[in-house]
Formats: sequence, structure tokens, C-alpha cells
Amino acid sequence: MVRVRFAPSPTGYLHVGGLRTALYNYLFAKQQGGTFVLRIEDTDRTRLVEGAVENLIDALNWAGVSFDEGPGKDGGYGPYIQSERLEIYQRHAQQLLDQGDAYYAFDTADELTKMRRRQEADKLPTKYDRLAMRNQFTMSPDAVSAALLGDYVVRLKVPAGEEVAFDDLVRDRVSFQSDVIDDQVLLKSDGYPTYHLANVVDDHLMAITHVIRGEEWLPSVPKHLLLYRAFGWTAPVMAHLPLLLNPDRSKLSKRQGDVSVEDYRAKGYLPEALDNFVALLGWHPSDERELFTLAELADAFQLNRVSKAGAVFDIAKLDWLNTQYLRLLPAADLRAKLESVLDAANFTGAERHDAAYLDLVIELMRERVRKVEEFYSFSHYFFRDPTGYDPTGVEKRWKPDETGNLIVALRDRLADLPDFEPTAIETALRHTAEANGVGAGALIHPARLALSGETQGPGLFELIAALGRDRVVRRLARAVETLG
RNA sequence: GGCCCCAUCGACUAGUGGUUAGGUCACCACCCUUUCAAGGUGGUUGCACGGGUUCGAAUCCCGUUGGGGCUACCA
Repeated sequence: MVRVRFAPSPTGYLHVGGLRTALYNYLFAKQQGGTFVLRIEDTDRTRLVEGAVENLIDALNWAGVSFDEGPGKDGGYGPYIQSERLEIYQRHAQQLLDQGDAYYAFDTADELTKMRRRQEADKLPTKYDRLAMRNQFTMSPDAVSAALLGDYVVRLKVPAGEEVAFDDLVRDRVSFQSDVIDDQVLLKSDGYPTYHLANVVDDHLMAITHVIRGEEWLPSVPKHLLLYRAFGWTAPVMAHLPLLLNPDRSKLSKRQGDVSVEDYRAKGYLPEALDNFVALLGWHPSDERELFTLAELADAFQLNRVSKAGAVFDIAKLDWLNTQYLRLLPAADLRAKLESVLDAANFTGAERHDAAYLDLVIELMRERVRKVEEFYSFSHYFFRDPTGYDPTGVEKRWKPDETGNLIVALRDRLADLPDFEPTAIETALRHTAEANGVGAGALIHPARLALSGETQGPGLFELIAALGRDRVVRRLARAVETLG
């Protein structure tokens, strides 16, 4: 029975790299008929963020990466929030102490810094040197004088001269020499466990079979393996995923762009697109498909096809995927999204849109936008009269002394047009052009400019029909006033 | 400084000893066309380097170089 987990620390948002890790865990669980557990690793009291867990779960739900067990969904392995499991970690730390696999240490931050600086200068690995005499105590410091010793931590006693090796599902065999492994702090002076202790204890107690996580954890695997051994437990199978990278190939960071799922959600990316994109960052099927639903991903996903090298997060491909999914979205769904975009844009125009009008906008703009918010930012003129005219367009298309008259003629013609629909409008426009001895282009381009302020957009005749007679007549007149 | 990981087009990748090195995004050109998109067609661009092993290496081994991660009483 496969059991996997996603174990984020509640920093306040879900990182896209975290989303990919969660997704791979989810896919693997779905495919194996296993269980996907969400566990919150909040053992750093200095970094607590209000509402972070709720945000995390909200983002996961939005992405469709739902967990089977976790906070609020007890599967018999809870609690799933580490700060609620303190007693468990302390008990296990005590066990290691009793066995002689861990010891108390009393160094100050300053002493530790000096030690590391010295080691670095001597070209040695930086690790705890066990030199302080007071670290030889293995009895409880309560039994000694607390006043004498001050704060203490519990450290793992790493054995000397051993090779610690394991087989990683994506990296094959990886090995370390125990002599360079630090005597990791297990229990902090505030009584909270570090990641390493809590992670190992919980993965075991929660019966996790496969640990699928980011490559940044690879160097701490030997410490964890030593812990499993000390407890007499079997370690889960490991799979370390390649990192997500900035365009300069450093670890994907906030500084160089959006990293949170919420950012992409707010920008109008669809969850299907983000999932599909992120799934393809570090994994690829053996065939040449690019578009996948979550179910198709679960079907095709293979951990041993995950690549080893880091992957650059390339927004251009995300945009492309988003347009693909935007096209598949039913008009009603799109309309709901457009409405919330309009609300977000503080749309307060008098010409409040009805559903039929929004559907028309969607139909005309669908092939021209990459994100939902562009339904508004690229097509504001469906909702407001233009506030200006593209200067380059004016220079190129609006001829002084000539265009104004043509537009007036077109306005008059459209004002009286009985059938205000694209075909009739096109006929009317072409007749107007002919009657004035000019080509249709001499009318089409300036008309677009007058109606939208832009040089690009949907077909002019469809645009005119969609805007409706009142708006069209008004805008044409205003353009002539403004541009002459 | 130490340890670990990695290395195919600009990006994501396919490729597991014999391929004209394939696909997708991006880019360029052309077609379509009232504009912009979309769509169609075509195209430029890649096995980091040096040694081996082999009849034969993108593929296996070693080294170099380069990149990244970790090196906290953060996760």
C-alpha cells in the first residue's frame, strides 16, 4: 500500500515548486491506488504565518491536487500538524539519548560560528566538533545544574568511518562518508524538533512508503538514514526531484518573478494549464504528447522518467498551455471568470454588460488572449469608450482633411442601417468606400481606430455589430471631433 | 572552503552503442487576411571539452570545465 506525503512548512503561500512536488506525489498516489497525505511542518516558531495553512490548502484545492489525509481529514495517523506532536518527538529524542545515539550539547551561537569559521579556514568540512568537555554528559541536564549549563540542544551522534549510501529512484545510487556528516541538532533548545527528527519520526509513524521531494534535501538524506537505523526502522524509498530554476539557472526565487500559485491564479492562469506546465518541468512521457488532464497525467506518470537536471520555469510555454485550455473552456465558465475580472478592474461603467454581451466579447476575443485578465486589458473598448487613439495608428491611418469626411459618411450610413449585423455592415462599409472613390481599407482602419483606439482586434464588422449602433455612432462622431 | 548532484537546440525534453539527433514552446519566413491573433507550411539553432573502451559513441568509463544545491537550535 503506497503512502506518500507533501510536507510544506506554512510560509503563507504555495510555491510553484511546491505545487510540482505535491502534484508528483498526488499523481504517484493516484496511479498506485495509494494515499496522499498532507503534513504541515511548522516546527520553526520564528516563522509562523497567520492563516498560512488555510492558504496552502486553498491553493492545493484550486489546483485540483487534493489530499486524502491531512489537517481536517484524519486517516488515523494524525495529528498532521507537527506543532501538535511535540511530545512524540521529545519521546523519540529521549530514546536516542538512552541508547547513546544522541547527546546533549550546550554551545552558544557564537561558539558555533567561530568553530565553523575555523574549519572553513582549515579547508575542513564544517561540522560539530564535540570538543566542549561539557558535551560528554548523557544524563539529563536537569540532573546537573541548569544554571551552570544554560540552554541545550540534543544532537545526533554520527558514527565515524562509515559509508552511508542509498538508491534514489531518480538519481540511482548516492553515497556519503559519515565523517563529513554533521552531528545534526535533533531537538532545539525551545523543545521543538528540527526538520530532520520530525520528518523521520513522522514519515515512519505515518507509514510513508515513498519520500518524493525536492533535490535540496538530498544532502540531508544520510542523516535521516542514520536516524532510521538508530530507531530500528526501515527507511522509505527516496525520490529527489530536480529543482525549478530562474532563467539564470539559480533556484527559482521570488526576486526574479512570480513564484506563488496564488500569483498565477490572480493573473488569470487556469489550474489545468499550471498543472500541465509544472508536470512537464522535470518529467516527460515516452511519447510526444504535451497536453494532459490530471487523470491522463496520473496514468502516464513514472517516477523513473523524472529527469535529473534542473528545469527553467519558462513563462512563454505556460502562456501557450493556458491558451490551449482557455479554448477548451465552456463559454459560461469563461463568462464567470470575466465577470470577476471586471469586478477586480473596478468596472463601474454605465453600460453594464449582460450575459449575452459578455459571451459575444468572449467569442470575439477568445483566440486573441492568453490569460483571462486579457479579456479586459486587451478589450477594454468593449466596456468603455476609448480614452485615446494609438498615435502610430493615427499617423498611419488617419489622413487629415480626408478620413474625417469618410468616417462621417460611414457614421451616417450606419445610423440608418436597418439590419445591424456583420454582413449588412460590411456591405454598407464597402458601398460607402466605393461611393467615395476609396478602397475599403481607407475606411476599415480608421474606423477601428475610432471605435477602439487600437490598431488591432477582432474583425471590424463583428466588432461594430457587437458594440451596437448607439456606441458606434457616438464613437465615430467623437473620433472625428478629436482627430479632425 | 567542504560535501553532494547535474550537463542534448534560447527554454522544456525524446534518445539507454549504429537515428538524416525527434517533438513542444519561443524565434524567423511564407500562406491566409481589413488589423491583431488563431490556423497552415517551411526554416535557423543542440549532443560543454579532452582522453579512453569499441568495428562504431549523445549514449559506457575517467578527467577537465561549467552550473546548481547543501553546508542554521530554517524548512
